[in-house]
Amino acid sequence: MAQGRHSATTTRGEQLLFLTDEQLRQGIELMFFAYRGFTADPDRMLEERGYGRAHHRAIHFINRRPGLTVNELLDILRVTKQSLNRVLRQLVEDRLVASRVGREDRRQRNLYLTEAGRQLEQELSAAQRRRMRVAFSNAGPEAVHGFRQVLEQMIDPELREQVLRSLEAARP
Amino acid sequence: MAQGRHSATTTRGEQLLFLTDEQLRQGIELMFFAYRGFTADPDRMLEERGYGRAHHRAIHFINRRPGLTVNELLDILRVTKQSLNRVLRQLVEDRLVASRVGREDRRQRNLYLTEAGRQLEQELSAAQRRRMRVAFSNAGPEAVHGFRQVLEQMIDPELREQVLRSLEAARP
DNA sequence: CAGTTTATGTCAGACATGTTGACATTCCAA
DNA sequence: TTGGAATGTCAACATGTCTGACATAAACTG
Repeated sequence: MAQGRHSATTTRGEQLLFLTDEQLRQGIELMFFAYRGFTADPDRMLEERGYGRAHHRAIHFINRRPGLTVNELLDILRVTKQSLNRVLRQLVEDRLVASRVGREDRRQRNLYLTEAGRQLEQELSAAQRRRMRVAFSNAGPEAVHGFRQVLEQMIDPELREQVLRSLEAARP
Repeated sequence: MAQGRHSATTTRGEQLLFLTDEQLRQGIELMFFAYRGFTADPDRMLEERGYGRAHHRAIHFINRRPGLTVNELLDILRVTKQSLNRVLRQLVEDRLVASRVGREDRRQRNLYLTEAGRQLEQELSAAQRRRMRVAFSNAGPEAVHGFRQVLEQMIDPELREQVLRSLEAARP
């Protein structure tokens, strides 16, 4: 599978974009390494409290959409309700999340951050935003625009609309 | 923490970049959703064989740098050697990876993909490259450039040099 | 309106993958 | 040549995912 600058199957359009296998593979690796950096700061802070990324994700989205139901959170996170439930149970026990029976539909549970929950969210988010801010600043506005465009295109097409709507709909 | 379009702490430079907390948070969520899309295809294919992302990562980097040692792979993946060892043991048992005693230093093990390993790597990588290619194509060359710049900046500064070198050094 | 089905959420057990600790082998330097 | 350092392996435990079984509330249906 040794190959030169452009593989035999590369089309003209892809050449203009430098979409050789090699370029694509570099994009793949960059995604891997960048995501590790992206999660590094919160990971450290969470570990001190005995939490993991799953807790962070729950806290993040509950903060973004206070009062959302377990089912709505499941739809965002795409994990099983059993998996989410364990995380939520801990957060509720630790008084970071409040779970209130739904007013209209009493099967539902509306989720809110407590004051302590908001506090932790702030700490986690501040670290992550700091890194994102530095990355954005160093890369410049054009790059930020490109970053967004590529990442949007990387989302599953069936989910893209939902995700982009949810990005806007936060903190309604 | 209710706040308007620009928080009180937003500086002028950040406004020019739209680096409000809200914009940063949207970047954070985009990163989360995009990474899930990024891993979706390989995840499905791996599951059929009873493997996980850990196997994929090992296969990917062994393919990129045939003959690398366990220690070198550890340095890339940043997991414990015990964790990596379990994954490698399975891959060697399943005849996807060959582990040869080092010629100079017999403590080391040099890792290679077998023909079957290369076959699986091709399948996994083809799916991931397809998604990356579509994303890059739809976003356009400028966007791809920006994507790279931002992602590079998101990597831990201490690791950035090493990572960028390793991107280039692959398939030497 | 009684009985059944559907929706939402919880609890229990299994597997994958991360961790730390103990150990065997090999290399190297005093 | 011997003791420490480097490399890799094996074992036990923690976390977070999954599937399955269940409880409760709402919605449907005859």
